[in-house]
Amino acid sequence: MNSSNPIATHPTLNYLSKCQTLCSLKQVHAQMITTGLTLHTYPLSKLLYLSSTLALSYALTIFNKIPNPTIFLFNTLISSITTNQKSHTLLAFSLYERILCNKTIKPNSHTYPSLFKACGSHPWLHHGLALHAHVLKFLETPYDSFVQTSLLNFYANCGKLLVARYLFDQISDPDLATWNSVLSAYASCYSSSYYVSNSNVSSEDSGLPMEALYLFNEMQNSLVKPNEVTLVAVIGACANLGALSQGIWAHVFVVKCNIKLNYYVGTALISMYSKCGCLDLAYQLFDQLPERDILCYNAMIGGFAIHGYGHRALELYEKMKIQGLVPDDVTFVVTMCACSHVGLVEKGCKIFESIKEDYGREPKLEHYACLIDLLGRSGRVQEAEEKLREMPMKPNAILWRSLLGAARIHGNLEVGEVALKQLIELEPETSGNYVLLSNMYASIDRWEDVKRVRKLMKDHGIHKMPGSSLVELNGATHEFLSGDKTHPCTREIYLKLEEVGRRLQQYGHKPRTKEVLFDIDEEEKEDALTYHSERVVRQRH
DNA sequence: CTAGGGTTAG
Repeated sequence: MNSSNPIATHPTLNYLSKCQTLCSLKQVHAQMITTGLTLHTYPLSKLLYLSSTLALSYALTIFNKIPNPTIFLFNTLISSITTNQKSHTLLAFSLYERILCNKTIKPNSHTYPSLFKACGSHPWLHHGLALHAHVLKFLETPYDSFVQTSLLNFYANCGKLLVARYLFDQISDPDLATWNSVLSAYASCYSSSYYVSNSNVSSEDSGLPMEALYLFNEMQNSLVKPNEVTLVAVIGACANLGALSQGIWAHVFVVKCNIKLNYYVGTALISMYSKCGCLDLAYQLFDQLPERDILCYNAMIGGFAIHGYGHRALELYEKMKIQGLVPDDVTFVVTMCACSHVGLVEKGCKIFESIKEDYGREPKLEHYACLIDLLGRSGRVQEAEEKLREMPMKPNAILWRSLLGAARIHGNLEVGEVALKQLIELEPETSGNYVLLSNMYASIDRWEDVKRVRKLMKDHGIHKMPGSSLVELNGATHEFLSGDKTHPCTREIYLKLEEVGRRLQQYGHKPRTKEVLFDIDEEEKEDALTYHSERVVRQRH
């Protein structure tokens, strides 16, 4: 803003930016009316933005009294709602509708990014398609990078990764945010069921996160410098590949390029190390983080949980509460998961109850999923089924599958058959469901039933994809790593790791084990490039 | 003068 502009530099605006409560905001608002500031778009937009964060209804009252709101003001209010008031998506769309009905104004490139963001999840996904049509209708090409990126993200969120990729390939000079978007889209697609059902995409298990690594390589050949967000995606891709060596490489990259080890990066690294089988490295990192938020704790508790250290997970859960951090939805998930894996059924049930009793929150679907897993795994299959039927929301396939799994382990055919029936209704094309039941029959020598299930599967036209090993991973590993000039042969990686340790010490972090941060045994050092990624990924099959 | 990207489990 030009400093000579008397409106933009009006002293009242200083007061406005300092308002923390609705009460003080109202005082400043009154002053703005008497000084005539409310007749101008810029101060009005400031007022609208702030008031919508403090009291949305007040913001709407102000907005509705504006005689002819400009597109600028509409955009301000819409974006404020989509970023600060995520539960009011409908309101954002009704404002957009008012833009469309208004003959004197037209949506512009500032209107769409926040609306696409609001379409990021159910039940708004299909609205994005209409918005895309509107972009074609109202905006001139070429679209600016904000519009392009938000569009790309929308398609990625819908699972239409190929569309997102197509859009990305149309962009000649992607900026940092655009790179980050496409990288995170590929990085987090690790579940094969997620994209096989959307067809066209490679059914190879490791395909998508691997693509993120290729793209990262490509990004490094461009002039755009990776930042924290980029590395979160890259580390996440490594985690989902179970590719420890690339993960370590990314960690080295963080240190070498002075990427800030913020909560996000820290959490991604903790989770990567624990998913790649290196719980000790995960814990070292966790321990050395100068500060930890709830997500760091979640990742670490989750790490203990999947490695079967239920008690350590619970210890950390208690420690976290003592630190004054409030558990979130994921905390409950991972902590209950920890209980489930070591058979601490009562403790797990207690945590489930505490969601409502201690924190006054309604348990969500995923919490019921944990509860059912907890009961089912421990053999209380009947009880698990009851809970599943009692829960206030409609159970999804994951829940029925969990019950089916429990029924299989504990030989409860009756429940198993019920669960399968539900599953086939929900997911008629997923081979795994049939296989689970068929294995259950096989385990008790009911071969006729095995045959019957296999036939049922055949009748539905379902084929079981054979499991594939990750032969390609090693070639790709090499390519990925050699894309960087500091060619990281195994030996070099570990030299660098020691450097990481020293650097961290310089920053005042004290590694727990001696002077070397990463203490990995000789055999693993020898063959780290292939050994870990193969072993870890194989374990996941 | 307004706008876009990241973390957790299943």
